[in-house]
Formats: sequence, structure tokens, C-alpha cells
Amino acid sequence: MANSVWIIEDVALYQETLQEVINEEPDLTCKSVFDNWEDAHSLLQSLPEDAPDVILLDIGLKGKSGVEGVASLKSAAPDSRIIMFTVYEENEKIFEAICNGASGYLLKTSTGDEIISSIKNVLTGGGPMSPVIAGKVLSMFSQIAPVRENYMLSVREKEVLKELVDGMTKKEISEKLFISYHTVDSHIRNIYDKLHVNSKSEAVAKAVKERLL
Amino acid sequence: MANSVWIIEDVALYQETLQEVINEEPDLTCKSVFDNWEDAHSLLQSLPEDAPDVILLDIGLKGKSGVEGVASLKSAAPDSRIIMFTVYEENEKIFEAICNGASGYLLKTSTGDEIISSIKNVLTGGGPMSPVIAGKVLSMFSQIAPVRENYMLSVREKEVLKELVDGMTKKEISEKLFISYHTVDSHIRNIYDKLHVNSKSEAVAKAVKERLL
DNA sequence: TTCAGATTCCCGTGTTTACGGGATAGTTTG
DNA sequence: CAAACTATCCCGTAAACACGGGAATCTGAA
Repeated sequence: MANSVWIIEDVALYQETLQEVINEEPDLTCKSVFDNWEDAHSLLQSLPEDAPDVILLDIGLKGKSGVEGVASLKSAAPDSRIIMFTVYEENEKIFEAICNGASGYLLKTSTGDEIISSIKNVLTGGGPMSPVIAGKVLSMFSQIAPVRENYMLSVREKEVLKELVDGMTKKEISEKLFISYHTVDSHIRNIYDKLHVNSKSEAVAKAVKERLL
Repeated sequence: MANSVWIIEDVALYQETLQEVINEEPDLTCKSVFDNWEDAHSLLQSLPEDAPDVILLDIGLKGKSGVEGVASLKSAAPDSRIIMFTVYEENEKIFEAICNGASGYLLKTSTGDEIISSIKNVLTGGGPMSPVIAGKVLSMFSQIAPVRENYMLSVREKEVLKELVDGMTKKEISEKLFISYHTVDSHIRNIYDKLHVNSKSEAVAKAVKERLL
């Protein structure tokens, strides 16, 4: 049986063209087209079994942004795979959409063929992205995960640092680890030395940012 | 002028085939082939101006793993773009390679055409990935991505929080923002309320973890 | 126009931190 | 074995912090 596709797009021209392109494909059908995701969402809630395999979602809709729609549609139809379809290239939008569970991200400059192959691709567990987007995703990734420097923290120091990150005071840590306040203080001083900081918050910021735990 | 490509690959068969495919392309040339990244790295260090535009790097080399090579090659030739070339699909390898600065990630099942278009792609700032990889990258992303709650921080509060994350004291913040110590104190109290914390480090940890800036 | 929120400012008190000094005991390692 | 490192403990002080009280503007929405 052909896989079902929904289109959520508020530009009439795009709606038609997309639907035609998809329906020309023997193993894809597109019966439902929406111009806002709220409608799609309510339909999904009343008839969850009609959830499509793939949803093409325009990110730049009038009214409520498409990005918000991702999470909402995902919760109503967790098994439908969502491909964002957009003119935007801003990191923030891409990031949000992906975090909300989008499975692919295409630019509107994509050709019909590209769109079709992306749809098929997403059905087999792939994550189709326009190359430009893919590049941005990669660079975001390396931003998120900075070079993990080795500060040579001892096991005990890491334990203490972990508690610091969890917001514990020195006193609380000393109680939790069954050591004296002074010992904790001493460990923290050594941590400061090794991380080149001089306050709890700096240590915490560095630990979280650089994933030292 | 044709763009230069290096191949780092320890299977002779792949070496040859790859080189041929690339050299058939009019605007690509591959003159250098290595079977380990250390050699490539030392060549880059002695002749940095010979750095290629693109490096195809096999991840599963004998001896030192290709993943380590990424960082090393990147530091010797920051402007060369590295495409990982591999049979591995493990999340951890992909993750590491990307974090270390790889610009693309291809499976060895890729066809010659795909490889060529990926090379061209990476030259224009894209991030070519096999669809399977792209899918994994996206799912890794949404795993990492925290639920971004909206704590309704005001503009000013965000400014103050940002400084906190940078390790500033209340006094320093007051001087930087040209407001009194008491005002900063007041903002911080409101931030604590909204974030449901009661210390600087907790606020910092939450801000960094949940990317509130 | 009232009312909520944001932004600004102030006092005081008890707690916590940062850091200057130390010391002792156990482990690993060249 | 001695040096280096780790983990533990102690004192004291000045600074920074958390939080209890306030209060005066200003802005924008109901």
C-alpha cells in the first residue's frame, strides 16, 4: 500500500504543486492538505488512526509558527515523521525544529525529485536534510560539544564537582560524602586550580559547558 | 583551478578506486593518498600551504583510530574540510568525529557519484551525510536537547543571568550594567524565584543545561 | 484608569565562600 | 626509598551571598 503524506502549507501555489508531485509517485499518496497545523492537529486527535506516515510542515506559517506545530503534531501522532519545509535558514529555527522531533529539514529551493526522495528516505529511518542545513547542524553539534580538555581531576574531585553542579553547598557535600567541611573546601580549591576558576558558579558553568562529568 | 582532495585510507582497493573516481572529475584532483593520518599530518605541518581543500578520511584505520585523526588534521589544516568515510554506524564514533570537526560523514556503501557530489557539496559549505547517518545525527540531537521550558525571564533578568554564567559577582555585574548592587540583588532574587533555585550555582547550572541564554 | 510587571533602589543579618595559612596519612611510581 | 600525588583534616578573615524586610518609577495591558 502507498504511504500517506500530509501537507501543511499556507501558500496555495506550493500546496498544489507539492500535492501533484507526490501523487505522481505510485507508492505515495497525498489526500490531505492543510494551511495551518492546528487543523491537522485536531483531525489527528479525533482520528488518530488516520495519522499519515509523513507530514510536510511549512515552518513559516501565518499565525502560530510551524516550529510550535512540530511538538504538537508529534504528540498527537508520535509515529508520523515530520519533514520541515521552509525558506528559513536560521540556526535557531533549525535547532528548535529538530529538538522538537522533526525528522528532516528541507529548503523550499529543493526540487520535486529531492522532495520525493526525502519522503522515501524518511520512511526508511533516514534524516533527509538539504546540504546547507546539514552543514549547519554539524556546526551546531560541534558548538554544543566543545573540545573536551583534560583537567586531570581526581575521582574524588569529580564527585565533589558533580555535587556542586547539583547546587549543593560545601556543608551539604561534606554531609553527603561523610567528610569534613574542610576536606570539601580543600577539594574545591584544587578543582578551582585545575579548572582555572575562582568561584563555585564558574566551576559549575565550566563543568556543564564542557561536560566534565 | 581544480580543488584538491587527499585520501587517507588503508585498504589499497579503496585507495585506487577513490582516486580514480575523483580524478575523472574535471574540477577535482587527487594527488596524495595516505594509508594513515599521521603521515598526512606531518606533511601538513611541514608544508601547510599544500593543505588540500578536502580530506577523505577513513575512520577505521589500523593503529590509531581515524577519529583521533580528525582533531589532529583539523588543527594542522583548519581550512581543509574533512569527510569521514567509514563502515561504522555507531553513534559514538559519529558523535566524536563530528565534535572533532568533521564536515561530512559518508558510509562506504556510497556510490562514486555520491562521493563526488559530497565533495563538491562540502566545498560550498554543506555537510554531506549518508541519510542513515543524518537520521542518527538528528536523533542524537533531540536526545541531547533538553526540554526548553519557558521561565518567563524578563530581558533584564536574562542579561543578569548571562553575567552570572560568565562567573561575575553581583558587584561586578552592577558595575558592568551601571546599576546598583541592590538592583542586581533584586534581579537575581527574581531569577531564583522563576527558576526555582536558591543559589548562584544552581541558577548557572540550570541556565547552561537548559540553554536559557 | 487601575493594576500587574519590570526595573530601579535601600537596610540588615546570618550564612557561605574564597583563600591565606597550615598538617597528617596513604598510594603510586619512578 | 623518596618524591609526587591524593585524600583527609584544621584555623581565621574578609568578601560575597541569600533573604527577610521594604519602596519608587515606569510601561503596557485590561
